[in-house]
Amino acid sequence: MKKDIKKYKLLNIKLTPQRIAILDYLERNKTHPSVSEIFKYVNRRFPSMSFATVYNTLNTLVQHGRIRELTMDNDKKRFDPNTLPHHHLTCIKCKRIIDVDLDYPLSLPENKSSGFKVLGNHIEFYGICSECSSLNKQQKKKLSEII
Amino acid sequence: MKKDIKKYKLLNIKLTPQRIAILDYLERNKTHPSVSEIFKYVNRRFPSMSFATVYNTLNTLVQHGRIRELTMDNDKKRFDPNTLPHHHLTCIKCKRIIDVDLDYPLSLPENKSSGFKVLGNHIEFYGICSECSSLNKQQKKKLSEII
DNA sequence: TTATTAGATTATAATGATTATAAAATAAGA
DNA sequence: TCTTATTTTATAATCATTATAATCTAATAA
Ligand SMILES: [Mn+2]
Ligand SMILES: [Mn+2]
Ligand SMILES: [Zn+2]
Ligand SMILES: [Zn+2]
Repeated sequence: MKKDIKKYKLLNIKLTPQRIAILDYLERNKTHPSVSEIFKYVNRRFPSMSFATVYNTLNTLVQHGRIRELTMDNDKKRFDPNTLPHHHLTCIKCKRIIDVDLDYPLSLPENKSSGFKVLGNHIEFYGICSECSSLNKQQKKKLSEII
Repeated sequence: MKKDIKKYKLLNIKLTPQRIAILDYLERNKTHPSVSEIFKYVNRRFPSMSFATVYNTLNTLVQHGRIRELTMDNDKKRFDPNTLPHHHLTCIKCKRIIDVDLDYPLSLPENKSSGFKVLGNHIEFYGICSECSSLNKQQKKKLSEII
């Protein structure tokens, strides 16, 4: 209880069980989950929880700078509880997203920024994860199971 | 006519007026437009054109590696006719996306890539464009006009 | 040139993600 | 404990995107 308050109170938003559950899930999770993944999890503990609450909570947390909204997955929003500057590596097949905790000092000269105030950057490495690399074998298995 | 064929024929897809118009628009355009922006434009020349054709064409061109689908804008897909490796600078307010044509050699050591086959990277610089920076004044004007 | 046909376009329905609305519930402070 | 501003919930609405099926046409070859 105290923990929760200590951890979340600074946001100056009401501390509800649903919000605590959502933020707890995000913090114990390194997968950069989507809204439906978050909903699936917290809904197990709060069967009455609405999908709208997950959206509301996530939007509120983003607005308060408590979490970060990722863009790499064009199909749906993904969320990151770590708002410190860091980069990501995405699997182009399954859209798995992992952290890249390396420092890359990137400077963008003013004469190349067309009048923009440059605030930061984010590197998206992309590739194919090990599961998707070895999919040829698995594909056959799964296909044979399905068909 | 010959130009079109020379330009697009290599894709081994049927050369239709709609496809030519869509690709022409993309190539004369540095704004990384969305589907609806593309539709709005080509629909002026092909009033019978369907929204589905724009989606179909864009997906086909992406699949054939002729254009690139961008992810920075979480609200809608944006498209880039330049498939050569380059980076981008996005306005966090209006989502304007401009090119960053600088070479940044970024290496991701194997022991930091969790078994991924790393294929490339893309840097998203972000900031505030000049139009959005000066919005405070404009906002007042527009607000006073509206209210 | 004409006939054939695989592939493209169109109109439209369906889906999926996200946002909006309004009533009921509740956290937080007095 | 009381009050109230916020939040949650249920649900409808909206927006982007994909799927379907009928119609059309670019490309090929006779
Ligand atoms: Mn992360
Ligand atoms: Mn570009
Ligand atoms: Zn994968
Ligand atoms: Zn802007």
